[in-house]
Amino acid sequence: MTNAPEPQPRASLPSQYAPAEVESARYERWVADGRFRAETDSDKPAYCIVIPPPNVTGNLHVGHAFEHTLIDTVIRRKRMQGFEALWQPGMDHAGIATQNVVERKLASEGVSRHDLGREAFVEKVWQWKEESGGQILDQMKRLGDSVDWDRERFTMDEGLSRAVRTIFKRLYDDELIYRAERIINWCPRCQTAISDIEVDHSDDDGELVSIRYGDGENAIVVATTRAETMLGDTAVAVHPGDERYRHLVGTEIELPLTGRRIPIVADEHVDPEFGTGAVKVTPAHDPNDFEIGRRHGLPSITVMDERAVITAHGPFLGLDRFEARPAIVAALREQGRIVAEKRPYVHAVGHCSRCKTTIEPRLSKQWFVKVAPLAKEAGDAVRDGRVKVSPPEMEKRYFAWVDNLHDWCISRQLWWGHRIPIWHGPNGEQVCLAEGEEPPAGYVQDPDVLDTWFSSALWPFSTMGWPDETPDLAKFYPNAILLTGYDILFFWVARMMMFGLYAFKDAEPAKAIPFGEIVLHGMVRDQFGKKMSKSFGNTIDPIEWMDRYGADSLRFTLALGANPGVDVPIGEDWVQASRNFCNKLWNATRFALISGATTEGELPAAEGLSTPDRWILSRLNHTIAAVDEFYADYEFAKLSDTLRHFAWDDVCDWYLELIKPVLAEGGVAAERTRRVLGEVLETLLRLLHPLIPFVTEELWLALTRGDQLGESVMTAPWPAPREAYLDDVAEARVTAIQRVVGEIRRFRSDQGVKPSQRVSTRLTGLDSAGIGGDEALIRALARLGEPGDDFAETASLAIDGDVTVAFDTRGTIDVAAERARLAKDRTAAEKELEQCRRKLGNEGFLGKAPENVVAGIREREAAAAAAIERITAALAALPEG
RNA sequence: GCGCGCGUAGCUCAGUGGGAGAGCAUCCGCCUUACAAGCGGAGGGUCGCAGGUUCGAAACCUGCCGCGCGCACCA
Repeated sequence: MTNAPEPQPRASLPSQYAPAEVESARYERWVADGRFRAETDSDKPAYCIVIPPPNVTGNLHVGHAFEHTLIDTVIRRKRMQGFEALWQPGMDHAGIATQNVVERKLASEGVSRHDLGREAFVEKVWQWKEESGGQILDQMKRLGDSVDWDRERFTMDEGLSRAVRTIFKRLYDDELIYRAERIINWCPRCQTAISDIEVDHSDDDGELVSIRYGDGENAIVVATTRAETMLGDTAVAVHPGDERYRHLVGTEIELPLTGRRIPIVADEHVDPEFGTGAVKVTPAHDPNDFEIGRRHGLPSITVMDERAVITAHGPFLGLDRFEARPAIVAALREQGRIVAEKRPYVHAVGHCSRCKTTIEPRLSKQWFVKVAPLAKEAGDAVRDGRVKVSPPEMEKRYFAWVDNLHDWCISRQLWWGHRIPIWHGPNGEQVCLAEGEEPPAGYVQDPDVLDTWFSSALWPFSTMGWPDETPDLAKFYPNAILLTGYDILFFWVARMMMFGLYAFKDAEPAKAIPFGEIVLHGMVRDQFGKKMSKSFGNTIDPIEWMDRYGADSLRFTLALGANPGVDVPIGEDWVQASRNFCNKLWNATRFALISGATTEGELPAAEGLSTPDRWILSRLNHTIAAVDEFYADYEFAKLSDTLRHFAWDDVCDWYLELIKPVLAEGGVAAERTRRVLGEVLETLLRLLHPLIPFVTEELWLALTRGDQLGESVMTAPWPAPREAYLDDVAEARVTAIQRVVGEIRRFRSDQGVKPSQRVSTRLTGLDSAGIGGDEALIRALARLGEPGDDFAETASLAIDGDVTVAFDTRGTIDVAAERARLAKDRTAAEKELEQCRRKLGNEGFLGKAPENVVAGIREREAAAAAAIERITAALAALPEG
């Protein structure tokens, strides 16, 4: 296939896991073996997720790492479950960002894009993309993303571009795309229009200046934060019900500095409570003013160019908007027209989300999508359950957006992107051409390109060959889920919904949605729950952490924090803990291998197995069932924690310790246990594989000898719970053993007995506690010695009324420590008793609480009373001082 | 301004009507031959505040305080 290096099979494992030694070779092997490939003609049911396309200029940040971990986990499990699982990779062309990158590069060579011309510039961008773009793709490999690389797509590919042109034409013909002169968000630095959601608002320090317009009785005072726009004022507006100004409505006043005369109009939009209740109206530079202007037939006077430099004739001509502002205020002050000034005046200011430049509302001719009918469909698809939102609380946000959409400005004054398929005729005609059609002579194509999200919105099906009816679409569409951040809900999820529903509106219902479920995750935050930001200096580099701790550690940490729809904090301590967990697994497997664990042959029936074997198999099967349930709700944190708990606490801390004596004993019992041990570990590795693919593959191959057979845990079946191995009796028994061992360990620790010291003891009452046959196990785990002929009891420990442990501590009993321990236990028991008695003395409780609850409290009361009696006796039996 | 969410151990978070939990951090003791990236043990919380519903509230309701987020407006 390829010449990917062959990872070396391991005869034995070193005592520490070294991720760096296995990860990259393992990934290349997976790719070489075609493990990630999805076959269109497969008989298996399809399960497809398209990658939320990353930006071609981007690098893998921890947010990607988080999202990809979750998607990869889902995809790997589905693959193991027997689905033809496709994770579709690719990138979007990021119009503004990419053009910026290439323009900056050119600028450093002293060249502008205009020097090159459109065609040559676009050629340069493609060249840049080939040489430097898409670094994120290699970084995804570090993470272990099991995407089908043979299907990589880019929004500017010919096929995807055809999808863009096709849907544009359809929308245009359906009159859902139109061109209009409107106030749009203009970035004077990027020199393009941007959509509402590409504007970030922040509360900034500004100024509020009150200016007197007109003179004498007709004077009226307006307040503004943008004095420079007054050059373009074409009216002053007041509220129609405002008595103060009623007599002025319909009159004209002189606009200072310009000599122009402007009318005073009455408009409902004006808030009479704010400021003086009078507003200057600049229709060409403010969206609200534009609306007022429309209602009153006012002219729009543009006073700035596309770089936000003043174009109005006069002394301010050529000044930047921020230079013009103080200059104009100064000029007005000179005329005595400034009646009040407030600085700083904090108000919301929009910034370009790409370059942070202050947005300039600008009157210009742009292309828009008429979203109302599309958004209605997008809302309805969720409302009527065709598309599910997970977690469901997020629906509200979705509806709030989709039900209140403004039309979407889709034209961008850029060169990099999909050029709008409209040709303009010499007399203002416009025609939208279908594929293969030639424009009439003399027509020129619209110079603008489309918003990048216009093409991203098609991603769920353009990647599969739409508008052709391809086998891929037949097999994999609609996508099973779209998994992405809640912050992206509006950026492309809603748009994918709108376009997906529109493009497939005539398809059969099962095909008419882009995905069955929208799964939303939170944002990655730092270890204190703070938002990560470069200025705050709390960002982390996922690559660096993978270098240090391995990809699995990063993945597991992120998965452990992934509560649905909730932000996930991450810190280095936690990645370290995950690294430790991987190492724990490593060593558990190492122990298994040393102990001769096997995965070959039938698993013995439960009846023939020891208590620990039956217990761990029961726990394993409960764990499988729990994990499956958590997956159904995308509860990654809970399923990860469940698996960690099972692996570390049940398997490593208890099971392995419980079977050591059995293995040492040898014989048939040991043989059965070796088989169970192999089964438990092998299943655990399969369960963990979607979360931590690298270490599990390494260990699974070592454990199953699968490396010699060309196998992979990736294609091993996902575990199914086996009810025959659920065993309440064994679980109760081990719980009792754990209780006894725990109490003995506490006694030892309180007494300062060294872990290495075998304390001579005599155990009684194990039979009545139901663990009569388990004395040897208890002795091993609690490190107890057999009582000799000279056994002399120096201390006694009563556990839960049944079991008594008599210790011969050879006179070294620490009476004070023991008294303190017993006193503490008695206090706890007394508190418990008091609580129980209070409830049982309450007639309301006895009368209304369910029987089983009352019975439970009675049991607890009895247990507490017995404990107090026992402890009191033990205290009395202690020697003095 | 409208809406949503959150407030539980030092930190980060689970826990949605019946004995306050986890991981990390802290303290004590251990190299007990899978693992010191480990093992055993321990300490630590009036569950934001105040009312209410209930036999019973961390959980349900109301109000308040604090924090975060989204949307709109901000002349």
